[in-house]
Amino acid sequence: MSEPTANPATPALNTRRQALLEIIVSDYIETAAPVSSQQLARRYELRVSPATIRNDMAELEEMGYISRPHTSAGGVPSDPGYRFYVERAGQRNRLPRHFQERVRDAIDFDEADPAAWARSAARVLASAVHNLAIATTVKRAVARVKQVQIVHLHDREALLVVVMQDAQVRQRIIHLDSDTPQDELTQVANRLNQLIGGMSAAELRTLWDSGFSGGNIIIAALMETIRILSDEERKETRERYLNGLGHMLSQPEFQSGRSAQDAAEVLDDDSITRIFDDSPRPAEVRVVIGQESHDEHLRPYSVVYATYGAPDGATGVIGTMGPTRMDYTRSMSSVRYLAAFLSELVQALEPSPQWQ
Amino acid sequence: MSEPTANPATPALNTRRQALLEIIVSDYIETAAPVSSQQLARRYELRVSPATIRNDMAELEEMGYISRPHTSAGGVPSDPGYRFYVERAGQRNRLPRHFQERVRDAIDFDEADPAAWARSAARVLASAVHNLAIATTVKRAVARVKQVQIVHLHDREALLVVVMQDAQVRQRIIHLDSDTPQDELTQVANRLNQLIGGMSAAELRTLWDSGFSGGNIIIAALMETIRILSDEERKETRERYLNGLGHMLSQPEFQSGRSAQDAAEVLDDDSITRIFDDSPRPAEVRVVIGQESHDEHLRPYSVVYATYGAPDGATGVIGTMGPTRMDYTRSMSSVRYLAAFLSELVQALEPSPQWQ
DNA sequence: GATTAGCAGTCGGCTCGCTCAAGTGCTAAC
DNA sequence: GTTAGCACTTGAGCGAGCCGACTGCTAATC
Repeated sequence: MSEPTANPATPALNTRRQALLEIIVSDYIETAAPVSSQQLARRYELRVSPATIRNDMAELEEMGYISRPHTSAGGVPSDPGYRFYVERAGQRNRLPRHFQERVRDAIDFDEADPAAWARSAARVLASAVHNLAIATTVKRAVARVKQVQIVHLHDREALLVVVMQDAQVRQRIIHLDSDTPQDELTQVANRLNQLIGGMSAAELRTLWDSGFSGGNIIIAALMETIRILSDEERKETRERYLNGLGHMLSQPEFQSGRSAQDAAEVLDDDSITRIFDDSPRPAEVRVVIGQESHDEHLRPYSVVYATYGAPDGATGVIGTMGPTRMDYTRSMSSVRYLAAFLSELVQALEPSPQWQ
Repeated sequence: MSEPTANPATPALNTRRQALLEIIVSDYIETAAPVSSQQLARRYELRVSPATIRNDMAELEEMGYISRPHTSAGGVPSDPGYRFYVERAGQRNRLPRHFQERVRDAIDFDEADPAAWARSAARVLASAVHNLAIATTVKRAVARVKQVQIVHLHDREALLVVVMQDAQVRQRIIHLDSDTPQDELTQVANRLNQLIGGMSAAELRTLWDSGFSGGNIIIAALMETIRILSDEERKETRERYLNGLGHMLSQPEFQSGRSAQDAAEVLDDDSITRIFDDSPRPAEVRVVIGQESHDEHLRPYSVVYATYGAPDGATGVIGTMGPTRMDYTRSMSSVRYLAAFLSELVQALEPSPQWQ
C-alpha cells in the first residue's frame, strides 16, 4: 500500500536500520515466516531490545521496505526491501557447496553441442538454487553464413541446409524445376559458398536487391531463401531448456494457494523467454524483482539472469526464476559463475578472427 | 482395495451393466464428480430405477471397476474401469472441433525442421486435450551417415559435423596433431564421405575393427568418433518438447491436494520420455492407465501416445499425459491424427530409396 | 532524545460441535 | 429381477471459542 518515500537507492536510513533491514530480508529468505521483533532480538546479537526493533520496523514499514500480512504479525520484505538487499549484498559471492565441481562434471566441452551445454547448465542451476532454471542456446546478433549444402531428397524436392558461423544449422525444403541429380546440386552449393560465405543477412539482402544471379537459375532462386534463414529476426531460434519446476513448487509459497497453475502457465507461453530479449551486457547479472517486471504474468516472481557467449558474437541467456523470496545472493553467484563458464566454452567454438 | 475377480478383457457383465459402466466412466470424465445412482437415472434414459442402478453399481464395485471415496458417496471409476472404457470405446474417432485445421495451420512442412514440427505439434495437442503434451523429434532406429564436414575453428581445433540421413546433425570438437588449413580438412571430409557415406554405426564398427585407415592419419582418427556419433545407442538424441502443463494443472484433481509439485517433478526427471522408449508400432495408439505404468512416478497419471515417422526409418513419439480421469476418446483420436500427420511430413523428408 | 519495560489489544489458526444435504444399503413388496 | 421406502452414514460448511504470537502504545529510564 505505502510506497517508499525515498529513492531506495539512497535510503534515508541510519546504519542500524540498514543493517536491520538486511537481517530481516535474509531471515525471511531463510525461514519463509514473517519475522518478529522478539525473534530478531533472540537470534541475532543486535544489542537492543525488541521494543527498539519494533520502532525501527515501524519506520521500515512506513518507508515501504517491509509490510505485514496482518496487524499483529511480523514483517515481510516487500519488493523495495528485496531491491535494497540485492543492491547492498549483491557484491558478495556465495556459491553453493561444490558448485564448480558440479558444473564441470555436468558440462562436457568436447560434446561441442551448445544445446547440450544449455540443457546441462539448466539442470545444474536448478538444483543449486532450488528453483526453476532456464538456459537458451546461443544465437548470433548478426548471423553469418558459414556453409551451404543442398541435399537431394526425391523427385524435385531437395533440402537446403545452411550452417551458420555459430554452428547453428537451419534448413528448408526447396522445390526445384526439374529432378536435379545430387552432383549438380553439390556444384551449385560449392558455387554458393564461394559467393556468399561469411555474409550476413543484411549483406545478402543488398546482393539480392542488386539483382545479382550468379549466372545460375537455381542460385538466384536460393538467394532469398538463404537470406530468410540467416535473418537475425528469425523467431524462436534460441532453443530454451527448462529444469527444476519441481524444486520451485516445493517452496512454501506454493504449498498453500493455487499459484502452481499460474506458474505452469508462465512456462507455456513465452513470458520468461521474452524477459530475456532485453538481455544485459556480458558479465552483468540482472535481477528483476516482482512488480518491477514489465510482464504482468511474471509479477509474482523474481528472475535473475545473465547473458553468456562471445562479445559481439553468439550469445545466449541463462537464469533462474522463483518466488520473490528467493536466495538472491546464491542465485546471482550461481548465474554469474555459470554464465562465465559457458562463455568460455562458446568462445572456444567461435571461429578464429582470420576466418571471419 | 478389491481387485477385479474376472479378467477385465472378458468381463462377466451382462449387456446392461457394460453399458452402465461405460456411462459411469464417461460421466465422471465429464463432471469430475462421483456419479450417483439418482443422477444416472435422471440424466440418461436407462429405463430402470435408481435402486436397480444401485444394485448394478454394487456389482461393478465388487468386480473392481469402480470404487467409492467413502461409504455414502457415488461411484468413481478405478483403473480397470477406465481400461474397460478404453477397450470398448477406443474405436471411436472423436476429434476436437476444427482440430485438423488447427494442425495444418500450426505445422509448416516447408520449414523442414522436425524439431519445429514437434514443438508445434505439442502445442496444438496440449490445447486440444487440455492436458500436458509431449512430442519428441525423430531419430533413426538404425542411423546412417549422410555427410561429414570438418570445419576449422582455430589452432589445432576443428569441429566435426556429421549429418545423418534423418537430417539430424551431430557434432564434436576434435583436436588435431597440427594446425591444418580448411582446404585440407575439406579434402579429408570428401574422402570420408566417399568411404563411409550411407554406413550405419554397426558397419562403421566392422570397418574400424578391420584396421582400415583409408591411408590417412586423420581419417583413421576420425572413424571412431564418427562411429560414436552415429551410434544408435546415443542417449538424449531425441529432443523433447513439452507444452500444456498449465492446462493439466487446471484440471480439478490438482485444485485441492499437493500433487502439482509431484507432476512437476515428473517433468524434471525423464519419466515421461522413458515410457516412450517402449514405443508402439506406427498407427497403434497406446494407452497406459494409472497403476498399469511401470514407472512409479507415473502411477497417478495416464499417458496416451503413439509413434510417428517412417516405418523402419526415423521415428519419434507424440503423446499426452493427464490425470487418469482424462478424455481418452478425444486424446486417442487427437494423438492418432497428429501421429499420422507428422508421419507424412517425416516420410517426405526421407531420402528416396535409390539414395540409401 | 533514544531506549526500554510492561501491558492491553488484535488477529490467524485450531478444534469442537452442530446442522444439512446427498446418497447409499437394506428390506419388503411387486 | 425390479422397485419403493426408509434408516443410516458421511463429508462439507459454519460459527463459537480458545490459544499463542506479536504488535502498538504509554510511561519510565538512561
